[in-house]
Amino acid sequence: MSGAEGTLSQRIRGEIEDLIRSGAWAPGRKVPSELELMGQFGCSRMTVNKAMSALADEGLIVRRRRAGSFVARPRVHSAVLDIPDIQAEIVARGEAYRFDLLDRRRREARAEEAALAGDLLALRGLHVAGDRPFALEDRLISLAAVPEAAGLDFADESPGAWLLHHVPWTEAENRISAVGASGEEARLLALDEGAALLAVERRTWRAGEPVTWVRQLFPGEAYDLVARFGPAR
Amino acid sequence: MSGAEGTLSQRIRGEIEDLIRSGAWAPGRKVPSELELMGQFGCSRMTVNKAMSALADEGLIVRRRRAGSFVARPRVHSAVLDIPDIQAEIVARGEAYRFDLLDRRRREARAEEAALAGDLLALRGLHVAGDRPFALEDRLISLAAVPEAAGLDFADESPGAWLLHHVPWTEAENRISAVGASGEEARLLALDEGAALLAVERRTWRAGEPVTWVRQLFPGEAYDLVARFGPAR
DNA sequence: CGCGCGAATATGTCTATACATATTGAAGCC
DNA sequence: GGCTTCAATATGTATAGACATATTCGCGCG
Repeated sequence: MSGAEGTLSQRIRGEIEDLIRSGAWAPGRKVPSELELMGQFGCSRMTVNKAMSALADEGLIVRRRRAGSFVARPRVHSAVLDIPDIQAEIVARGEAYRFDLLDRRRREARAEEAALAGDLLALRGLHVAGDRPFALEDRLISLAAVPEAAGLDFADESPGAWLLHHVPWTEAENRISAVGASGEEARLLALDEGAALLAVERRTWRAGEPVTWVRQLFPGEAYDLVARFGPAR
Repeated sequence: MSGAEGTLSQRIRGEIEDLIRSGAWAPGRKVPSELELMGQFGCSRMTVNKAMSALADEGLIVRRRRAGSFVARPRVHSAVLDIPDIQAEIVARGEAYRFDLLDRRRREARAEEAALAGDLLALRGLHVAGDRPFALEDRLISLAAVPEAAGLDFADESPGAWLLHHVPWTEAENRISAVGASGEEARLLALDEGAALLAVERRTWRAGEPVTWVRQLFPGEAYDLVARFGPAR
């Protein structure tokens, strides 16, 4: 457990957090009032309040005026998801990484591509680990947002890595689903047609302006996304 | 934009947050000092400090003594993932929800089930939206951690909902992948064999003790998980 | 018995002040 | 010039007091 942090308000917060996370204080249980804690820790109410506000922000307790504070019932509705940086992941496993650019063209955005508008760079490429295909990537880059991209051929660096290093984004949305491989997709990934693929679709914006859309297809059995919720802070 | 909340410190926080999220203040840019903001908003330093601390906790700014506060560079590697509460999701869409228990047995944990040990309750059931199968669920519950579960038949309430309301958990891990449907799975979900399924595998613990393991299979084309990083709060 | 009203309680927020601490920048010295 | 030293700055934390506000409890009245 972690109840012994630096500052006093952190210590108060940590001790209560431990009691809750360990299950010693069950959901619904009343948490001592600020005045009680103030006496218990020998400090001012503001210090206790800071700890309690933080716990409330975190969603660990629920506070109601006059009634008091109570241990919250956990909600399963969200967790932190690690989004893969494909190149870093492959290199970390000690395999050779390569990005093969399969197709590169400039075109106008189509009506159904609600996410992007205007001049686009459309790319298709394959992330290769060792000499095994690892992911198939289709990407659109808005040339209005990233004019520099027009002059690049992405031979060495994958478009994802280049964008990450050159274009700061402010918002991103990831959509995860499962799809069956089309004939073409199966061929490129060296799988059978109809094989289950994990599809990660991501759109990013900068200051509200769309920057890029990408869809990555991973062989389903070979790849896991892991999301955690827990004591890690 | 959202800069006009209730309290003053929330307003300060909101205004700065908007400036950052809109991109008007680029990553790396200096944020005004607490003294400047204090003048600008006509309030005490503590009030400004509360807003700034919250922004720092959120990861939107980085603070360094003497140097000042700066807009943080966004990290790509994680996002908040919404984990589906299946029942709530179906009801929210206005469809009738039903959980059909298909199988229920007690047995010992097998060696390969590293996550759980001892006496288990093994359940299989189908989440049904309207009269369409929505997800197939296999679940193991540790009777050491949740002895009350032994006496339940989960006819009305799904095991997931029951556990959520009765057993507080402290840690959870979600693993997401894509698999092809087996014959049995395809039959239960009314799909063709080999159809792509989105598999969500979740394990939860309470105070380090394993509570439950569950694997939910969703028809891939019909279901999306969405993860966001950005202005949604 | 039920209803309304006021008092007590716990949280919510803000102020003004104080002292601690890390870091920077400039002055002074060899 | 390069080094140390010292003061200025900005954040980090804590205090005591004040007023606001929501909610609950109990009392008295019809």
